[in-house]
Amino acid sequence: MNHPPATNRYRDSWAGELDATRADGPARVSGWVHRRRDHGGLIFIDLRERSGIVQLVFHPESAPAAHAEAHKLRSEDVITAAGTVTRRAAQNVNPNLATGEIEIAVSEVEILADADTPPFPVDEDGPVDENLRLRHRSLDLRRGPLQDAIAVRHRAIKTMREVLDDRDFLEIETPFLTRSTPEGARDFLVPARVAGGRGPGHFYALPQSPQLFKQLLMIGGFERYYQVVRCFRDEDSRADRMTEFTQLDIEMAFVEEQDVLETTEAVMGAVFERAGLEIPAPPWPRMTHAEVVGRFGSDRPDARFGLELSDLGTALAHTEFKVFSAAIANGGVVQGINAGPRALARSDLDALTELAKQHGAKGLVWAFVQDEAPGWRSPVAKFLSESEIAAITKTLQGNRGDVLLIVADQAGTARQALGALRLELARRFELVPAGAHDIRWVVQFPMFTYKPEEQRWDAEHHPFTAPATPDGAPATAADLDDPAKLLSRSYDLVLDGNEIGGGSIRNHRPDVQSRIFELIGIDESEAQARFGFLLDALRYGAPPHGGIAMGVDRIVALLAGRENIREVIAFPKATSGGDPLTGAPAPVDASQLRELGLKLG
RNA sequence: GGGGGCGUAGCUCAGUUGGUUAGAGCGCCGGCCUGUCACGUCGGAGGUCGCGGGUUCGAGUCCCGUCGCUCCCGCCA
Repeated sequence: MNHPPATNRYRDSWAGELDATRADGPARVSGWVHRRRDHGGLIFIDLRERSGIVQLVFHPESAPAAHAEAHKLRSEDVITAAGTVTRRAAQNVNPNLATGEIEIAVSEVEILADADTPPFPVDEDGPVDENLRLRHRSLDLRRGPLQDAIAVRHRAIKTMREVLDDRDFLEIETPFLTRSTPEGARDFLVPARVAGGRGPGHFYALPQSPQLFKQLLMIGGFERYYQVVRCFRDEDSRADRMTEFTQLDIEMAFVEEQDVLETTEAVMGAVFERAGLEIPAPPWPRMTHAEVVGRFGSDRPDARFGLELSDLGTALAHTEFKVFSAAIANGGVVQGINAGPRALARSDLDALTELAKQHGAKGLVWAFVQDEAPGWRSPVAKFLSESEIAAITKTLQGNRGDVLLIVADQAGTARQALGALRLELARRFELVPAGAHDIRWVVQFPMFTYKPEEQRWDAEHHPFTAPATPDGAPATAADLDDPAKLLSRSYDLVLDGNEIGGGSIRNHRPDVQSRIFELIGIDESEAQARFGFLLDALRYGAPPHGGIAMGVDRIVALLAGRENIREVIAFPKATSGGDPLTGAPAPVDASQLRELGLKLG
């Protein structure tokens, strides 16, 4: 609290900021009873409010009425106390308390509100069942961790706004009640009582992102837009994602990739710096999607430790071991990582195999490198020639005692499994150096992925992303005739293996945009029906434009050192999507449904 | 939709091979205590072992089902 409190009947001082300069002077403070230590004679109360804690002392002789009142105080009662700031005797100083050199000798106390005994301790930060915390969120919010996290969040968002404001960005609001946009996730739908006179049975959708609106703002000539905005996706939650979440949404006109990346680096560099996170100065490294997937088995690489993937196709070109030869013959790959000299028991290897299977692999081959023939201790050593074993060991740079882990499968599956194994090994053996951070851009994602079950191409990012040729140059409508090879002008920002933002240069030419819709199976009439308002706008002179969306919740969680975004959101949902605090989602009255023209199915 | 973990006092947890009256610490209530700051000390109250069913002479413990929370896969930037 770096400003003086309003002087009123409740307080003239912040409790956490009193110090010896105020000694012998009066002070009036208000807050919650943090702890009480009743000595029969003397009573000590730790008073807590947002600025911190101060010790109140009640003397039975000098202030008998206040002392009698203090007898009644219990945890979390709300009080106002007035008295004299007193310097503590040397042996009574509490070095663990910011205000530990002083205390307030209370002459008057008023109980403003009695508190029931709290359902969990508010005066300590220990673990408590999360559902209970969510149900009593106002109590949980009083505790240190959430007080801190919410403040970190505020400072991060404030920094974002400051940097963008300095660069002439305008913060512009976009609608929440809108039409379903094709981000790929399930929409939250809001039934409309009146929808443009069209009557019941029509729905709004809550935005998955303001994507189309920010593009319209670019076409509308604002050139530099941002918004700290809530987005909604009706999909299952995880530790790093929730049905509603906050993003920093940015869009710029007359720009190329470099401009968006530089802007983002300026914003996020300032955020990290102000939060005290030691991140290298920009520009941050850029790697293509093809490279990171090949090396780390993930499009959000954690490069703070090794264990990179290697392809073993060359070493196994003529192998007769069916598990490997069949995978290669089926268009797949054999890839491996060197886990290093790890003491892994059979049960550990079984657990790693299970992890690989969970990520779609059919199995996991493990081998301990040894000096004696055949060079490996492994269940599959007898199926491989000594020269194959030697070639694999060399490719993976194996030394005696190293554990080699190998997966044979379709490329995507093998990489995902090895990528997951890599992270699990890093966790288990603490391979990430303490305090180390890694930030990098992943660029040039594939433009399309083929969906065999639907026999069509789908946009990897979203359909408004501009395509690029295989060498990364902007693609024309004609280049779209060969979709498999196309890359996109997209980019993700990855911090310590977490995707914290992503965006792209968009299509500003209607011919390219129409061709993309055609490719992903949206015909002209459907495109017109769903995004006609954007296609129309593109015809009237759209500037080249692009932007990015940063995941505020994830970023703040990383800044605050929390494993879960619910720890940096004041009122989060549970994993189920429900809200234990309000009980939402909840039934509504039949009359409300009637007004909407809806019936329960 | 699928897999793993958890659910015992207000909180955090323990609970052996199925066996007497289900325990601990903290908190809570009461007594004592004038320098504590995780105050101390003495005493006390407090239990639908998530819920339902089953096996058994006997279930917190074993079986089946179900609900909630959580982590992961799918899904989702």
